[in-house]
Amino acid sequence: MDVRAVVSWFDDVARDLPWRAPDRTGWGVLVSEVMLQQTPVARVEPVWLEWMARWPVPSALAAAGRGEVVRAWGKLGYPRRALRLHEAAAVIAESHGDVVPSDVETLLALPGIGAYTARAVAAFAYGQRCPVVDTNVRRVVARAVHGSGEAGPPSTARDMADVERLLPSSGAAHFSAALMELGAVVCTARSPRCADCPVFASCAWQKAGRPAYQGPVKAAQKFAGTDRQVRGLLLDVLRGSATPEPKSRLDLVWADAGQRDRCLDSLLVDGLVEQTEDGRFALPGES
DNA sequence: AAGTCGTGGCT
DNA sequence: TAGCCAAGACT
Repeated sequence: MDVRAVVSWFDDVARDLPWRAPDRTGWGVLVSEVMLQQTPVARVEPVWLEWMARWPVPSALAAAGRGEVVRAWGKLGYPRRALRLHEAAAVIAESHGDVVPSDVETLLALPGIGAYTARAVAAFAYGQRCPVVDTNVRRVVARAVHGSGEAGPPSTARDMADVERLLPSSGAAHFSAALMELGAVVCTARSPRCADCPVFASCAWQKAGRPAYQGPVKAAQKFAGTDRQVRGLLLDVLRGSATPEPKSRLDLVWADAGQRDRCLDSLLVDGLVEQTEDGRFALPGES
């Protein structure tokens, strides 16, 4: 892997995303990374800007109610992330002096922060040298280094070891950002733009003649008809309502009563929804 | 360790 | 059009 080629390409064409600004904070980076989990940049950007204006430090978010936070999360998807971020903010405010931790171990202990996000924050907010491995990086390494069309099933330990070997002794965080950008805009899952690739000449996949992926096929995950869809429909009603809604209103979103009730119950268990004393339903803390 | 958890744009 | 995919975490 030609580190310098990737970095100079990045310096040339990097998108100027707000969480990459020179005056970025650990908090801003952390919020962006959580929002970006499984969610496209274009959808995250406006919400991130709102959050930073409204809750510029962890203690500010921690002081907000769960319902406000879930509503402000909007339609980013996977709303349990919002609750975990809220919890993480409380821990940071109470136990870390309102400063986002800079070491991976401490970050990993926060709710909603896993192997990727912990290292992304350590690297991008604090310049630490650690392997930052997301789906983009896994794909770039699979192609450019291993000569495979796609990354195989994820293995955190092996994937991180792969990337660790590529990290330069200085500028590792910057290189990691460049590697991710490369996967996001050039070395994409479908129709990679190889003509624009800074490592085209040394790419193992190119040299091998771009063989088709041979590994195990990951089962496509369904959405239509799943609990995930029904939970989304239920929550969307409550996000759009300023006052608690009777169950009869929620019953309109899905025909299957059994599935509907199961999903409503799971939302209550998750803490994304609460029931008022008179039996209506609302986002938490809005009775 | 395979399943679960939202949402919407793109091809 | 119907699937594929997007900076994963948690159980």
